[in-house]
Amino acid sequence: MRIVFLGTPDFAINSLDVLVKSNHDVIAVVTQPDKPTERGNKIEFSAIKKYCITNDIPLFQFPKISRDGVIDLRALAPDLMVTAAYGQILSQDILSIPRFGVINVHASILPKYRGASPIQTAIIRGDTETGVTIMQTEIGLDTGDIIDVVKTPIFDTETAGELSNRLAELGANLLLEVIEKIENGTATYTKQEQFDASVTTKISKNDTVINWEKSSREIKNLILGSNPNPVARTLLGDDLVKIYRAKPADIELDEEMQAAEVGTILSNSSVKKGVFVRTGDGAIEILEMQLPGGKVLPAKQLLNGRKINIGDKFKSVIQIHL
RNA sequence: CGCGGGGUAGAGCAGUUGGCAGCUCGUUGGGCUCAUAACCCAAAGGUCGGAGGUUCGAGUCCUCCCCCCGCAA
Repeated sequence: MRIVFLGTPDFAINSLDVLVKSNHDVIAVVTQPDKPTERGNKIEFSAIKKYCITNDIPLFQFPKISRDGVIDLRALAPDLMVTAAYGQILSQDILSIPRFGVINVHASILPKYRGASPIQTAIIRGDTETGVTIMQTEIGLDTGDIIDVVKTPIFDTETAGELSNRLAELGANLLLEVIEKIENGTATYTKQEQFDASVTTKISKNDTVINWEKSSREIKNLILGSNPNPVARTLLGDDLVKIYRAKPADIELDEEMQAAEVGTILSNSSVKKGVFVRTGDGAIEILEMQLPGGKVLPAKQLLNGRKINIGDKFKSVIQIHL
C-alpha cells in the first residue's frame, strides 16, 4: 500500500518505523512545523522529523494541513493515511483523499479518553488498565469507528512516559495487523458506544500542582501521570519544586508524624533514609525531585546537601503564579 | 542576541571583606554486634568547567568561551 504517515512526537516513532520496515510503501510523512526554541536560541525538530531526515523520507510540514496540504497530498495519491499523535485536525477534504481513508492510532480504549491526554489521564485517574485503539478517522474528535484494540495493565510504579513507550510499541504492532486486514478486506468497523465516551484535554501546569490534602495514592497518581510532562509541582518556601516519582509510604506514623501538618517533610531516622511527606491519609515517599536550577535527583541526595530538611513544609496551594 | 539560576572529591552542597579546600552521603579498611541497611574509628578520593587577566597570593575580583537547569514563548 502507498501510505502517507502523519505524526509528531516520540509516540509516533514506533508506528512509523514499523511501516517503513514493512512491505508497505511510506511515500511521505507529514509532521508539525518546527517549534521555536527550548531556551530562546534554536529551533527544535519533532521526533518524527529527525527520523525522516536520518532515513531519508520525503517530509511535509503544513502550518495548517486542511488549508495548505490538500494539493500536495492529493498529488501523492496514497491508498491510506495513518495518523499517530499528529496534532492537527483533518478536514473532510483531507480525509477523502486516500482510497481507504485515514486511520488513527489512539492511546486509550475508546471511547474512553478521547482527545489530547489519554495516557496521562489514565494514570492520574488511577486506572489499572489502558490500551491502544486503531480507528477510522472522521470529522469528530476521536469518534470514528473502531477497527481494533489492544489492552494492557497499568503498572503501579509506571510513569506516563514509560506507559507511553509501551503503548507506542503495542500500537505499532497492532497498526500493522490492521493494515493487513484493510488490505485483505477483512477489517471490521465498530461504532463507538457513546455513553462510555469521555474527552481529555491537554494537562496544564496548573493541573499538576499537588494538593497535599489528598490521599497518598491520588498524589502518587498525579505525580506519575505528570511525568515527564508537565511534571507535578509544589512550593517549598518561594521555590518551585518538581516531583517526578513517588510511592505511598509503607511506614507506621508515630504520634509526632500524625500531628504534622499536611505537606510536612517527616523525620524518618527510625526507618530508612528517604523523604517522606505527610498527606491527607498518611505519608508518601518522594523518590525523585528537582529544585530550581538543579537536575532531577533521587530525593535522598537533596538531604545530603541540606537543600531540603526534615520539618520543611511543602505548600499545599491550589494555584502557583508564575 | 527573551529573563534568570548553576558548574568545588563518585553524588548532593558550603566556602565569610582574596590568605593551608570543607560538610553530608557513598566507597575502602578496621571495630562493635547473634546480626545489620544501625552505631564507633580510620583511610582513600580535587587541574575548584576551560582560557586569559589583576595580585605577593584567586574557588573568591575582571574579560572571553563551553556545558547543565528553570521560566517565559
